[in-house]
Amino acid sequence: MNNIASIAISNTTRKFDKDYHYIIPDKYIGSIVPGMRVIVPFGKSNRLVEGYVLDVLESPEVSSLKEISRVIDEKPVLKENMIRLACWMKRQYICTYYDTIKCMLPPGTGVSSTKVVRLKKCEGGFKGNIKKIIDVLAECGGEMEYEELKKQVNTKTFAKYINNLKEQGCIEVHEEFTSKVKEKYVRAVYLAKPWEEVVYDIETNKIKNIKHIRILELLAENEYIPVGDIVRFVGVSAGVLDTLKKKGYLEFEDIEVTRDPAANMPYERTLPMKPTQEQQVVIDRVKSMLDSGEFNEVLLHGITGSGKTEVYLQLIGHCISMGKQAIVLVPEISLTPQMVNRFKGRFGEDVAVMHSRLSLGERYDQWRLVRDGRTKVVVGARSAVFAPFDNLGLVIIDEEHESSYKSEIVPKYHAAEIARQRCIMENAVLLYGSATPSVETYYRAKTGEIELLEMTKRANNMLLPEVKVVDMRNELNAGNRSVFSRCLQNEIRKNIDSGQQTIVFLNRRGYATFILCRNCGYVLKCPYCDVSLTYHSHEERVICHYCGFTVKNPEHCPKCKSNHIRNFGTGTQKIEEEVKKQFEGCTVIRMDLDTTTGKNSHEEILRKFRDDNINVMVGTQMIAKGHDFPNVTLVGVLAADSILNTGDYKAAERTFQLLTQVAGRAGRGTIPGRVIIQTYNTDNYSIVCACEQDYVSFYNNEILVRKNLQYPPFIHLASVILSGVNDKQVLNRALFVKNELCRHFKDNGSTAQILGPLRAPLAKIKNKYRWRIVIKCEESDKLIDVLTKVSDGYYSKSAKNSVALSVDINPVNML
DNA sequence: AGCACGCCGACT
DNA sequence: GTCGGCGTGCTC
Ligand SMILES: [Zn+2]
Ligand SMILES: [Zn+2]
Repeated sequence: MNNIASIAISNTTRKFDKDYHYIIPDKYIGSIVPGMRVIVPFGKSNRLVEGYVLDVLESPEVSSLKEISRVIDEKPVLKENMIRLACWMKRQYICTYYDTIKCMLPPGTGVSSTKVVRLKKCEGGFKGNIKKIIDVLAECGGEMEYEELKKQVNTKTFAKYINNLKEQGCIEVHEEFTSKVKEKYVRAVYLAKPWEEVVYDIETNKIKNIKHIRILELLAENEYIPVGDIVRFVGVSAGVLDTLKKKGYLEFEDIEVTRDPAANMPYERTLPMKPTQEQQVVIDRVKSMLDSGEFNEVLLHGITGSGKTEVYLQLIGHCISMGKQAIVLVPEISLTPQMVNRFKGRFGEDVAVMHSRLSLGERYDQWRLVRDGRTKVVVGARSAVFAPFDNLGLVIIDEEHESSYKSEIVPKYHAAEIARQRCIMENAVLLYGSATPSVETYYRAKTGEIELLEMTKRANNMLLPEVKVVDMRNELNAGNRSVFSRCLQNEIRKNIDSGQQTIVFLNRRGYATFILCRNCGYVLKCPYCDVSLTYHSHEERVICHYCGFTVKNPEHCPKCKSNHIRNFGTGTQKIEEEVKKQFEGCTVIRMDLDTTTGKNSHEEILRKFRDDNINVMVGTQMIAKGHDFPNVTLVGVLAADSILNTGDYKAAERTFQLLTQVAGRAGRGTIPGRVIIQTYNTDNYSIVCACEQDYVSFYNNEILVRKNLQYPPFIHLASVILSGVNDKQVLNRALFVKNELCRHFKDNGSTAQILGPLRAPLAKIKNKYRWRIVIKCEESDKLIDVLTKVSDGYYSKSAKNSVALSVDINPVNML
């Protein structure tokens, strides 16, 4: 008999994160299964905490164990595959069970508790604070919230007195648990009589009112109908339903409704298209992988417009026909309604959507659709890789090179790593798709570790744009101080005259915005962080994105007192002004991801740009992803080289990917597009290759650089960041940690380069100084092994650490 | 992390 | 005797 549960506790630290064993009370034996959420007493005080059943096992040795207090939900929230994944992640990312489980569950599901204290008897001579507790409690009618009572009594040893009183039987403490998200119910009606009887009553004129008949007819076709729907469809007031209930024809009941994020997003059903020859080859190959039922990893390198999405759709179709499920990952910014509709168009309501822009309720409902097997395809951003399918056949990672697949918070996983592990454990096929694969993935394909499939032809005979690189040094020499080269100016003017549209991209390093004094060049910075402040138009305030520090938008420069201080956004505002100044009567629209707020304003701006035929749109690079603008015939890229030479080993790759994408998109219509790339660095291979849309040449160049400088894929990177308020102390700890790292690498017999400590790129956040150690190691396992030992060792020694240590394995952003 | 326990010194 | 402060140790 399985009488013991092995349980992971919520809110632990690495130090005490293990499987804790609890007795399953007799009443729960058989009903508590792995993956369930329970409440258990934990620690000396037996405070009640949330726990996750990892396993149930049998043991006669029971004496020293505590009992599970109660179960939270009737169904498991984690399936067996997810529990195995959690164990793997805990090891891989040096985090806790709970950290990993949080990734797998929709946000808002965690329980929070309220404790209520009740007075039972108040005999006995109480004195001091104990008397005060009794008095306050009695004054409030003998029942009070724990926290409120604690506040009013205001003593440091409150918990002790409460325990004391509890033991004496004077008070009782009740604890309730609730979670933020709940199922949504609506009032609905159903037929309370057999349909034949209703028909009889209608025929015998017992029911005459035409609207009554209409309602009953609707109910004959649908078991339950929400009251609101009847009111709307039939055009009656809710009171009519009360009448019908009184006559015994119908009954009310609350039914659960699924909150559908796309409820009023119509889509058209599509049928599979006849694949091109190239597409067919890819489809056949991956289908045979699916048929084999074994783990397989494959890179689909297909240029923009080669029809990757149709390939995905047909593979998913095959996967479904095998009775399996599929996950499609798409970068958050590309996850537009149009994108989702391509999948819904093919698979209808078998598609669930998962991304962070949905409300808590919607996310919860979409997640449950997946868990309960009511859907077969998930389309989503990074977190969708945790979709709780139990018969996974295929995972597709579109735009595999996108850095948004890497999580910025603990556990700092990359969606591709999780997908790979899932596919290994669940015998699924993992398909990476990209027009510009990351160098690491392409290397794996080239060396035969994973399979490489290619699509090199444009499915719809799109015309490639004509790309021109302008050397901005020449402009300067010729006395042109404008942000636009003479060439770009001419082309923009031509476009305005002919009524065609232009997009101007400003390629910026990072997306941080800034507020600048034009008089003295002073940039407004956060006093606690090493970052510039961001302007928020609500209430005219400036705010720090890292610590939340906020002040009123200054009218005068703090340094020179001039009133020339103002918001430059991502720099796009200045470009916008420039366009207005240089092109009389030109209409401009600006799009900054940072400053656009609200659910639809992003979509709204793009729609306005297209529908109102605005002359010029100015924005940061990613804005036009997943959108078609048939009338855009000119794209200008300003500062194309701005992320080169920033010290990030991925800078060249990013530049190439960005420019290729821009160049690949202009000219989708009937008129050939023109792309003008402005740079100070005309001969850098990432720019040259992008102009020619030549990935392979870029790769061949870049892989040599990576090899020479010892960067991925030739080594594994890790970054260790130490942070604390005392700069000197942080550096000291960093030096200590470096020593520890060296020692452990020696111990496990592997070699690594340990660089630093140097000041981290964000040298100060929330008043904490940051120092970074960078590690390069060939063996991934040993790297993780050493980092685990050093990190756990660091936290096991001094309990009170004023310097925090955080680890990022395979960071994608070295800046 | 959170909490109890233990020891000490301050205050009544 | 009562209360708070702080260091230590443990969590099935
Ligand atoms: Zn700040
Ligand atoms: Zn100034």
